[in-house]
Amino acid sequence: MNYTIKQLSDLAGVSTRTLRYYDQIDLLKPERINQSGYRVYGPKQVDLLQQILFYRELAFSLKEIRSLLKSPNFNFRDALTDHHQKLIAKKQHLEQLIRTVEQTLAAQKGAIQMTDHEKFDAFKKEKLAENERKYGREIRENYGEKTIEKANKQFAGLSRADYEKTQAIEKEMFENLSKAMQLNDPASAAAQKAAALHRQWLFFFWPEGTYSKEAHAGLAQMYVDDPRFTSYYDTHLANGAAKMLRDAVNIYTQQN
Amino acid sequence: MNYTIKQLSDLAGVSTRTLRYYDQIDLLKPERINQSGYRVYGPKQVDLLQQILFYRELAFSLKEIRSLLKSPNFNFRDALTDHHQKLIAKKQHLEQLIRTVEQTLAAQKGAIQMTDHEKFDAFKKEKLAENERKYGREIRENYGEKTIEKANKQFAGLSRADYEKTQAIEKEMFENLSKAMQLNDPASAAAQKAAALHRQWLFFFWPEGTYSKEAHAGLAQMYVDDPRFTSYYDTHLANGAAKMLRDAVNIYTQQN
DNA sequence: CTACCCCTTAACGTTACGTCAAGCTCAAGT
DNA sequence: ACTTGAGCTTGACGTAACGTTAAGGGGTAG
Repeated sequence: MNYTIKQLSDLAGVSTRTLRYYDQIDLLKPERINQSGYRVYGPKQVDLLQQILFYRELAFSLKEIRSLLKSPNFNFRDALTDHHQKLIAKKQHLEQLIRTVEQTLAAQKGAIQMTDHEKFDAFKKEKLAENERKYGREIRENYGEKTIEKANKQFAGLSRADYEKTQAIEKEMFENLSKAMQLNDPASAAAQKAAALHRQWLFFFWPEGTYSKEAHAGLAQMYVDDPRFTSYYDTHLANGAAKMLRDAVNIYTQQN
Repeated sequence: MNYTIKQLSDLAGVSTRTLRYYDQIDLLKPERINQSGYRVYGPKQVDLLQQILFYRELAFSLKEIRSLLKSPNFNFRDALTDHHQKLIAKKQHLEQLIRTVEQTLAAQKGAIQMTDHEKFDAFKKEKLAENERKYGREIRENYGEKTIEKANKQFAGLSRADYEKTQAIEKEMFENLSKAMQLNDPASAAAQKAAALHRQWLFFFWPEGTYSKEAHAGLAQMYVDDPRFTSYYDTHLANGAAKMLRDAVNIYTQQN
């Protein structure tokens, strides 16, 4: 039995474009081309297409399918196992994403309930005062009066949306830092992510143009040297959190 | 503070290509272009980029991000909720895929243990005989002696890999049929999937060129009319399975 | 003055097709 | 025989989000 492209496409439930594409990429060539230039498919091609669609269902890429079908010693099981790993990895990534979105959503909801504008303003001011109390002197010493004034102004000027972003960033940073501490590796992906998030976080609080790799690394060192900083990080996670962050930031600023 | 493209890219941890691309698609334009044609970014752009990257982390598409940031009444919560739904759907799809792969893998493993070539041959012959016993007469009546002979020959000629494929297809078909029965809807996606898989399955057993929508629908009717067919499907799933398959195939053949 | 780094635009490559567009072929009805 | 309409062909653009050359101008430090 021979089929035209349309007949085969109807049979298999794919578009003619798909069949032409498969021809083009050497995945499924027609048996022959007739005098009018029409593609003619035979039973072998029907079988092959069947197999192709089977693999496609399993979300193999066409390139992978081509390899599988063309290599004479196609190792179905290894390919499947490998494929399985990839799918699992994808799923885990998706789950992480979903968690992050849910957290952001939860933070958002909490904020919405806090409709009282005054409350929010007060909260910001409180944070600012706290910040001032805690780190004011250090920052002042390092960057001077003007810088700290500008920083305070910037924090006071944060919109509610921005404020929530800082919270989300800080939260994610803590999560990555936590993972890094389990791995006990400041060069791990999680640790580096934490360092990157920490930088992002700083951008919200440092006056424009203040950021530099040196300042970042310096601040991280301060986290270890000053017990007030240290305790902030260590009590939020576990002992050694400040050190881990410092080490991660050191690697981060050297590499980027 | 102003930044060149490289400075901003270092600051934010993205490539310069990315920034040029964002310029190109109107997502993030530089503050101005200087005399030499260089892009110059200011603090506003730094903030914007920060936001863009925040959304990007959550796997929003750039198009969505643009909408979010450009629309004055950007509803962050609705967007997040919507986005959350999509991610969940994706995850469920992935999970289904993973299950299918695992089943195929399991079937594959079972087959591998059956290394005895004779055994496999015997098994095929047994199936063939069973098939012959069960449905021989009906198929003979409908399609004639030659057809049934060719069908038997085709089944006997199945490679082990092909045989395993038929098993996998049949299994997946049963799963979809099961879901369709829970929904009690022969037009549902699951039911139509089952019908499509059933067609795929037939291609392995029917002689070349035998398939037609009419034959397919006819066979499905036979599944209901003949108690031996009916029991095969009903005992593998639940009472009414044969009817569900028939209805699904009817809709399927009419629509495709 | 010359390295050398940074900047620009242009354009191809990636994945798996969908969607025209222009033009040739085939089967059927008048 | 001729027309019509369906089916076939190749070619080429569009999609997402950049990575990667390539060719050529700008800026600065030795």
